Order: sequence, then C-alpha cells, then structure tokens
Amino acid sequence: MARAGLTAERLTQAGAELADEVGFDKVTVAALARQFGVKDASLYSHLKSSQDLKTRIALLALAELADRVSAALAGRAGKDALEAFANAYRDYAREHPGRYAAAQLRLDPDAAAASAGGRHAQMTRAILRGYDLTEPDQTHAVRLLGSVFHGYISLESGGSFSHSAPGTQETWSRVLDALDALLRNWPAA
Amino acid sequence: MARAGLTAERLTQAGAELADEVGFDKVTVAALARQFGVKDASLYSHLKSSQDLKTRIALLALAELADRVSAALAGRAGKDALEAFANAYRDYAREHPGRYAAAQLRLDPDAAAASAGGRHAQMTRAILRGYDLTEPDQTHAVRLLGSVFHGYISLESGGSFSHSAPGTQETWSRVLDALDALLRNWPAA
DNA sequence: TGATTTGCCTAATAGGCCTAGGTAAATACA
DNA sequence: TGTATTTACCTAGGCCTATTAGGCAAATCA
Repeated sequence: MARAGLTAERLTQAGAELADEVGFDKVTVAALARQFGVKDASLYSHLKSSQDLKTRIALLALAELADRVSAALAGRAGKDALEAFANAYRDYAREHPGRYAAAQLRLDPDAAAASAGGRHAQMTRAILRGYDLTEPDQTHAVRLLGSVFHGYISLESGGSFSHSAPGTQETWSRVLDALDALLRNWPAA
Repeated sequence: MARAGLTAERLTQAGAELADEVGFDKVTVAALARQFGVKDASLYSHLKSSQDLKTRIALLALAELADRVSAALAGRAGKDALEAFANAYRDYAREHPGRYAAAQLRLDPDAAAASAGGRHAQMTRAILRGYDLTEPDQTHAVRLLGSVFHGYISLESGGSFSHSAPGTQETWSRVLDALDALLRNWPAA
C-alpha cells in the first residue's frame, strides 16, 4: 500500500489551511486524517496528541505573523511604523482567520519559550522608539497597543462592529490616529 | 425514583459555576449531568443541545455583567465613570473567568438580539457623555474602549503580562489615565 | 381516585481521541 | 543485489461526548 508521506510539518501546514477554511476549533486529528486519506491512528506516529497538533499550528502562525510584521516594519518609524505594524496584524487575521485564532492559543511555558512570542514583544517595543517614552511608561504603552490591536481584531472578526455605521475601516484609521496622538502626548504619572 | 428537579435555569446556573471552576470549554452536557447525578440524555428535556447550553450561559453572563456595570456606573461621570466601567468588566472577568469567556461566545443573530449586548453598547456610550465627542468620533471611541478593555482582559488572563515588570495593576491604572487623556483630547480628523 | 403530563431512564448510533500491536514499504548495509 | 532494519500506516479496541427514540414512574390535575 502506497504511503501518504506524512510528516509533522506537512500535517501542521495542512492543519493551518484547514483552520483557515473551517475554523481552528474544528481542526481535529480525525479531520486531518481524512484529508490525507489515512486512518486517525496513523497521525500519532507524527503527532503526540491533538493538543500537540494545535500547538504546532499556533507556533507556525506566530512565526508567520512575526515575519510579516517584521517585513512591514522595515525602514519605518513613528506613525508610519505604528500603522504598518497594526495593519500587518489585522491583514493577517483577515487572510488567515484560523491561523490567527491559533496564535491566541494559550501555550505552555516550554512552547511559549520556543515561540516567536519574543519577537512580537520586541517589535512592539521597536515601534515606540519613534515616540518619547521611557520605562515604565514604555511597558504600559506596549501593553496598551497589544490590547487595542488584539481586542479590535477580535471584536471586528466577531462581528461586533458590523451592525452600526460608520464602517470599520474608518474607525480603524481613526483609532490609529488616536493612538499616535496618545503616544506623542503620553500623560505623566 | 426521586427526581432531580432539573430546569433550564438551574442547568444554566450550574453550567456557569462549572465554567468558572474548570473553564468554559470544559462545560459539557456529560459533565453537567454528572453534577446532578443524572444521565446525559436527561438534560435534553431541558436543553436543545450542547450549543443551547453554552448560549444560555453566555446570555446569563452578559446579563450579570450588564447589571454590574450598570450599578458601577450609577451616579458617576467623566473619568470616574470610565474607571468604574473598566473595573467592573475586569473584576467580573477575574471573579468569573468561565462566565466571562462565555460572554465572548459568538451568538447567532436571534440570541444576540435577545441578549444584554444592547445594554453594554448603551453603557459604553454613556461614559462618553462626560467627554466632548460628537458622531462619528463617538462611535470610534466606543469601539476603541471596547477593544482596549476586551483586549487587555483577554491578554492579562492569558498571562501575557505576567512575565515582566511592572505589575498589571499599575499598567491598568496608567492605561485608564491614558484613555481619559485621549478622550479629553481626541484628535480631529 | 383515575387520567394525563412529564421527568428521568435505558438503549443505541455516531464521531473524536488515543494505545497496542501487526504488516508491508522504504532504507541501509553487506 | 539480497538481506536486515527501520518506520509508515493499518486493524482492533477502549474511552469520552453528543444526540435520538422510546419506556416507565412520579407528579399533577380532573
């Protein structure tokens, strides 16, 4: 009987594509096995568990996203960098909703350490170089930016903004204006 | 054989408590049946499906949360209202992580219409009465506040802020300061 | 008290996760 | 090139969750 040529990498890749098509929560070992025309049990030679599969997809997404953000950020500073950064996240979430959902998976400490999480944190800090903030305000600002972007993308994709005017694109760009203004005039403690 | 006295309401309440104990995603029909010492199938006289159970818990959480926020907001305006509002959300999420997660469930249009979602939107707008914003900036600001609070609570509860100094409480209060400053000086388009 | 409703039961199907142990295909090696 | 080893995939089976169909007994009502 011909072999399907499974590897952890191919399974992870296929799992990521499946996630974008049907939703991250519907990525199951069984569904993935179906895609490759093999039995469920066969995947366990390559994956430790269903959780392992999900973690791998999350790590893939975090790395892809970090690459994109990094590319978007190259050569930019100030508001230009802020916008590029924010748009890179939002665009990725729109193009790859399943992967983006995977990137929100809570990782165990080992996986988190091996993830691109550190790159994301560094890049967020890099944006602030264009603004005049010192510690601990820089950390507060990093956390605020993370919250706004994550929150906005999450609410927007959940449809929370789709029931009222104006359009979300307009709000997005006004929110970026507002954040830029805030970072330029960060209130003293 | 004595009856357990199940009703949709008791099941929803117990499901909400279970969610806070073990996580919303671990609330299953089977687990709930176990708690009441009945068979899984028995719950289907009261619930349409597992999805129905989750929706009911979500509606319960949204209503409870709206009540809390409403109480917190009474008699306050300006920054005072902003802080009360934000703290009401954050405190609820900390006290009831499972219910808070349930409140993020994406509801179908029918359930959404019957939910306390409208009250939440109204209350967010109410905060802005203390600031000098007109449409469409008011809507932009509502969306920004929703994004920040949702994003912050989500990241904080996921542990994203727990690996670095300073503490999240300090950041939280500086973020509220920053939002207050931003709303008082909202940049013109 | 008898009739009706209904709450909880048993039984059974289907799907997902996962382990143990087998067979055949690919690879290494002599 | 034939043989030995590794390994990719399979069968079988156990356990968990979701859900439906149909039955009996407890509660309720006439």
